[in-house]
Amino acid sequence: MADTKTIIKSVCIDLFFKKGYFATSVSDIARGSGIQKASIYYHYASKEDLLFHILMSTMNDLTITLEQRLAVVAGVEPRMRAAVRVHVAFHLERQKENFIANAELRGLTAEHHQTIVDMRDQYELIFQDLIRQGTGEGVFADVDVKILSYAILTLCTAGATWYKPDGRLAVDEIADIYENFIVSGLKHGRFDSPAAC
Amino acid sequence: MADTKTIIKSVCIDLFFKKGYFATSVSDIARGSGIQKASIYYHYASKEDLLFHILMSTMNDLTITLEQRLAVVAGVEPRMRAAVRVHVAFHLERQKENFIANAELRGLTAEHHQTIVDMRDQYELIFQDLIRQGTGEGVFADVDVKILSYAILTLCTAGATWYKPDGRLAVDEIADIYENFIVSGLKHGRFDSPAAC
DNA sequence: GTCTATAGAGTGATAGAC
DNA sequence: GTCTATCACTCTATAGAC
Repeated sequence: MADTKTIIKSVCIDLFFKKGYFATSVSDIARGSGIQKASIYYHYASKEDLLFHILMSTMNDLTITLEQRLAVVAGVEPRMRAAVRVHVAFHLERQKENFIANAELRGLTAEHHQTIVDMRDQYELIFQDLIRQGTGEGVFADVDVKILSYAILTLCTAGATWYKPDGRLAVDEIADIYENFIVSGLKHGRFDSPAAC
Repeated sequence: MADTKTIIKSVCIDLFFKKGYFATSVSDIARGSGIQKASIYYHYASKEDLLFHILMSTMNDLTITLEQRLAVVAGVEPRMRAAVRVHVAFHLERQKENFIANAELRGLTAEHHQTIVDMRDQYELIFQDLIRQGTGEGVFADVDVKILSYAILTLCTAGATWYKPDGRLAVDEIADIYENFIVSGLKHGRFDSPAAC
């Protein structure tokens, strides 16, 4: 776990989070890793390759975590609540990687960019299916599926921007707030909704 | 309006939006403006100075637009609805500048960074006061003011990331969706809320 | 697997002519 | 106000020794 390749990647996550991908030089990464910059290229083909590795493993882990959770929850509202909690918790617990995954897509080559966008689209589809199912069953109001799925995801993702690990609220408390805010919006988020008060 | 200084700034907005601040070179800006890069420095002190000008005018216009709107709306719920609409509309109509304002803060010097963050804090305070007033009057549930204000603002701001001017929905329709989603979340966004169904 | 050395190109910014 | 020319530096990436 403490092999050079892993150290380089973890130093990268810190630096890309703090300074941004383009503002981070390979020299910075080498200095942080305690090696010479030429040695980086033994482990990774390029700086972009490093970024791609970080984004791939983050997206992979995110999708797997959500799928594993949803495999053991039944009913559309509990499933949506569980999905929101997983999304929030993952983004807060792996704040740096998730921040990078949302801010630094432009650093990727065209093919790598497409790969990550495809993975994100697949992930969003899980939420869109849940919304569609919920409106179909009358549990949620008849909301716009695309806009609401973006809304839910960006809302939870935004936590990775301002969250401070030793701040006022714990991850679980933040998840509570988001979960209730979102489900309320889904249930009552229309003037003409039959579910509205 | 078509003077060189204005052209340079507008080319910058396009390039910073498309490629990002660090990935945009002064040569790129000069090429886009149809002048030599040395000429840029007659109008602006540095590349960072250009970024700062863009962010300052965006934040200024945003705050003024909101204040002017709220000056003619009474009642906490109508004021919150109006505030959300102004925020959404401004971010969609001036998508590029707002995207930059949220993505490129790290490109600023320490002092300039502080200036923009202070302006944003002042702006957020307007929303936080509205939430506090609403919970005080019993119009909104007893929600967490800080988290909810971040939630409302990032939600609406996110539109600047995915919005396409000639997409499926018009600005007003998107504002409708957000307005109702947010007000529902504010009213019912707690299990133990007296306002909940 | 890590090093030193360096290639080759591009960077932000300035000097001074016109 | 815009130009050409250039400074001084940094960048990503590679070659080749050990």
